[in-house]
Amino acid sequence: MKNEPTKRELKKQELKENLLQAARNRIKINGLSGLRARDITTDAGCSLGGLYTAYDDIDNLVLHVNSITLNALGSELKQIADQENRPVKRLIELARGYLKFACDNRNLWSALFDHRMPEGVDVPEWHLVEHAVLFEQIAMPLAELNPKLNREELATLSRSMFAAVHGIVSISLQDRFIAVPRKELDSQLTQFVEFLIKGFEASNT
Amino acid sequence: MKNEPTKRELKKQELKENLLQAARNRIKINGLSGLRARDITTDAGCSLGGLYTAYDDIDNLVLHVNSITLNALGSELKQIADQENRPVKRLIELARGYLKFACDNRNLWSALFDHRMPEGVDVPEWHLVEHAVLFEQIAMPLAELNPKLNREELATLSRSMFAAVHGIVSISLQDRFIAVPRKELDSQLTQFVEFLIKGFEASNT
DNA sequence: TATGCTCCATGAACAACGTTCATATAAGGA
DNA sequence: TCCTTATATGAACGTTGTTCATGGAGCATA
Repeated sequence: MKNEPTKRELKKQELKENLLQAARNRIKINGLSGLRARDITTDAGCSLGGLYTAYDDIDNLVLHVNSITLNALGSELKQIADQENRPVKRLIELARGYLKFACDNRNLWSALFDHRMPEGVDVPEWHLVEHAVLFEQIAMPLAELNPKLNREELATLSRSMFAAVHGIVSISLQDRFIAVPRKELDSQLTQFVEFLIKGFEASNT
Repeated sequence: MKNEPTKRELKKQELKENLLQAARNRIKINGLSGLRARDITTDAGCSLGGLYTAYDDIDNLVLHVNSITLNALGSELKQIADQENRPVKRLIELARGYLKFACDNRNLWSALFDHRMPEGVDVPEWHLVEHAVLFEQIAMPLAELNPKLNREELATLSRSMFAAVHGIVSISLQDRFIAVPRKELDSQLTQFVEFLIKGFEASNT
């Protein structure tokens, strides 16, 4: 027999969702560094202590916000990949899509990489595996460009390729470096990925 | 006439240096997130308030620690560049040197990119320009590979190339992603830079 | 050396933060 | 309706970075 969700369980679920959306909204507007327990609980309409009945701590809550962001990013990349058959063009559009997502969701995207667990605490497995969406659209077009690659080589290359694109996007959006206009950045990134693919093809004979 | 440094000025200079080294050592051992004003001042042998007579705040002190790190990294990259004449090999060795520096100085290197100014405060100009050491060894070998590039194109490409290498190193060293053994990472990075240069050369005819 | 003035080192105090816990409140079962 | 149990509450706590009144040390002058 399946248990009906009791009134208590419904309340708890609603509280978790309210806190999640409140935290997400705060990060979206003020960035991860502007996130405060008291703001979240005020926005969510619960008491300060309520946060800790729904989530272990703030880090845990942030992990769930990042989970939403990774899912959104994953969907967008998947959609891009599905719209373009030619492997070279597809890789370029994936890179441009990543840049677009980062620009359109600056604070949420930054939180993905800025957030750190407390000293000595590992990122939980369930959240670690969610990062796969960052690589998984890259492997297939790479395989088309070089069918001789085995699964492991593909995984490694996908990872490197994402990391390189991420590095360019990441550095360009940091205050630490002189800003590059969005449009220029887009063409620089495109050019860079083109170079990369050319080199990749050149060494495949 | 030049003024002798008074006893007061000497004391102040010594205090600044003690605090700087104490902070650097704490970051080296515990990481940026483990840095505490009370620990620094205890190590430096001064009172808690003393920190604020020598530096504006902790962020300012961290900037000075990062300054040291950037200088050390700059020297190491320069040395690597001076030891290898062939442009392709030089670019590869620079990338490998960057990886080595990051591994050998994990916490100090992480602090370079993890640290954020308080909300609404910009990174001061004097520290911004210090980041040039990250790119400046890259432009010359690139120019050798393609003498037709103008100054601006070289600057852009150097930046992208550094960002890509940094991305690979950075992602690989984060807890967020599955760790790759140092040795494997080194060869993956080498292979990646080779691809990149091949593509770069291929589009230069 | 002695004296008066000007610094600055000091650490208690403060505000802001995440987290906890005794207590009040609401939900579920008899 | 009443008793038990689970949950919500916000005052209180420990730990931050930063400030500030105060005492003491350095410096110019006599």
